[in-house]
Amino acid sequence: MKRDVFQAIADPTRRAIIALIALQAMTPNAIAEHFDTSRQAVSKHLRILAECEVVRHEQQGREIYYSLEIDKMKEIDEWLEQYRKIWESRFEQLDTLLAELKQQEKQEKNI
Amino acid sequence: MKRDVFQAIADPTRRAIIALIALQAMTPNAIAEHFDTSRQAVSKHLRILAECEVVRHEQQGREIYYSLEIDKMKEIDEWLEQYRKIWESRFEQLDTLLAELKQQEKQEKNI
DNA sequence: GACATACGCAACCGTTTGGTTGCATACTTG
DNA sequence: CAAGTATGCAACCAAACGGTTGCGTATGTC
Repeated sequence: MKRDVFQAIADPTRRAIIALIALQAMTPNAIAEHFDTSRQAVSKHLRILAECEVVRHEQQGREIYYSLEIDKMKEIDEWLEQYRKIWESRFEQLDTLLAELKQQEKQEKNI
Repeated sequence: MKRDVFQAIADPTRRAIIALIALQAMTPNAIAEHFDTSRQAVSKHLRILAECEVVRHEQQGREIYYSLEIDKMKEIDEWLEQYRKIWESRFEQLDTLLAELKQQEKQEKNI
């Protein structure tokens, strides 16, 4: 069962988990306290996130600390790049359009 | 059944559809020709994409042209922003570290 | 008007998902 | 070593997903 980042971020609970551990590593129990679901449900989400390599874990005694693999987020950014190009070019087009309208207005004043 | 952009891009076929219609509007039939699945399956994906407002459609005679709602892609970009901040700050930290190492090396040469 | 084409919708089906409960395992502490 | 704590794993379940087939409907063409 090969999963990817896009499947990892598809679930709102998983996005919340990602946001939680983005700044500091946390244990499953600590994470589960932030949600209404059971610890096992959170554990399952963590397993999926680990499979997608969105999350890294490190054992410390009997606790396991989960932290975000920020590079995986970059993967989404790279995918978005192609669309960023589109909306930026459209913005430029809008910009040119506005400039043209301004120019037109100016000429109309000179009549 | 309320869906969001993240669910829209979770499926690889849907990402492919998005990529296809990003630059020019296309009909369901034309889109389906690019895939191994049936026209109806593509139609279902288009319906989901429309529900998420990732896609816009316009009737022209008996054909319906689907095009990308690029602003929805921006939504992903905005969500990513918080993580971009993290990896950029980490990059800066790495930058400082490298500068320090260089400085150290320089001093060692002066011994 | 008859026929072909483009499309959406509904019903159905096997698989995946997200959740639960129960249990096994490993570390910690008395 | 016994008790308690942190966690993963397996079994189960209802709902959603992604696909198919069949059919209805609207537009275009002869």
